[in-house]
Amino acid sequence: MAETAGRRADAQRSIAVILQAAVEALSRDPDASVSEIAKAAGVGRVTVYGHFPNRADLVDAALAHAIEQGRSSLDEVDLAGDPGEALTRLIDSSWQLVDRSRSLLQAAQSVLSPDRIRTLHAGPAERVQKLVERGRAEGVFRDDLPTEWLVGVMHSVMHHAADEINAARLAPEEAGGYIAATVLAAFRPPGS
Amino acid sequence: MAETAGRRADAQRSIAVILQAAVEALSRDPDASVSEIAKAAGVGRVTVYGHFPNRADLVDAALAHAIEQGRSSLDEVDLAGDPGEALTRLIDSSWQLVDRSRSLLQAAQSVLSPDRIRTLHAGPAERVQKLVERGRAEGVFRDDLPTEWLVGVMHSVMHHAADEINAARLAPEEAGGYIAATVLAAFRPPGS
DNA sequence: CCTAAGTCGAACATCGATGTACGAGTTATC
DNA sequence: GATAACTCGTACATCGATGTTCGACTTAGG
Repeated sequence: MAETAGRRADAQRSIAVILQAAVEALSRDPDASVSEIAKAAGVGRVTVYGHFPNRADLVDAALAHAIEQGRSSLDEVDLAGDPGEALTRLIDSSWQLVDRSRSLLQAAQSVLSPDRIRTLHAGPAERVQKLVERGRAEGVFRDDLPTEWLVGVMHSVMHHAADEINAARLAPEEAGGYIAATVLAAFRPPGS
Repeated sequence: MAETAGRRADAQRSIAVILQAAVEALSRDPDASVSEIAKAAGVGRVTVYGHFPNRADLVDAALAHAIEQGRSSLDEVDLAGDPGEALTRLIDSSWQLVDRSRSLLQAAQSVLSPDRIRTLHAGPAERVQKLVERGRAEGVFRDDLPTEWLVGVMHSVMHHAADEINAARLAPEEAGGYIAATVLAAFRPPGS
């Protein structure tokens, strides 16, 4: 659904504006209704259903859209050089994305299957995974825990930071530093 | 509400069984309805409303009950000796509690205010906080990040482990070791 | 300029959950 | 054993959200 293939120009525009509105609305409130999203998009509720068969598919498309948008920002990160420094750079730019769309993710979790969400995240996750494996091969990162676990921990720490900011217990400027300091320490080999 | 004070004996029994059923039902499904909880408790739905004014109050009481139950289990942990080893012991016994009631927590998050949840968790959190501060004073734990942040990270890693187990990507037996290894590394002072 | 595609709002059917009301039956407790 | 507390089921009112249908209007695109 929502294939922009043969659709007319104004239909494509509608789909784009709906998608964008869905991302923004769900990023504010994970329980945003279709009505609210339609209103935010400046579009009738029926129009939304004209492009997306149901709410779940809309949330799916919104998450995919947000991830796709984030990808370009992640592509600019220099992953060469010392794995530790590269990871720091990667964290700096990806953590903000996580923060922004954390509510959107929650929306997805309550409507989409875990497998589906995992599939949607495959792209970004693989990027981190590769870097971790390289750092591991160079002896900079620890070797006694699975890479999937380490990647997950990084994710989890970022989510925690987002929660803390959201609760006004952490200043947004400091988050990046905290996360990097924590994750790098967690990734370091046991004996050092 | 649900004060067991002057209530009759059978009423107290009802409240107890409802509370227990609520904890179990919400631990399976965070969106469990009042009907489901009542059925699980072997009690009429109206009876539930006779003791708890609304669903939110019931969830609140259920979370409080679960935390109180966990407290006794946490009380047995020996927090003396090397902070690192004490933390390992504390993680081992508390992480399972987090796992079991992770769905319940999600239920609470969608119905209770963040402040309220924080208040309910004050007891267990303080326990960890104290230990971290001691380890910090002894130079075993890092000093360059706020204790609240460190405690939060530990929480966050445990939640992540629970998610992984729940998704069948992590064996329950290994979780404890993974968590301890990760958290201890994250807590170690930067230069070592 | 003609037609098909798209949009609109309003209305409708459905659904599940919440919370309340009632009346009759049970059971604790004094 | 009498009374007040408790429980039960059923029924009801309400609510909000979902998804569909309809008919009229607008607009893109050959």
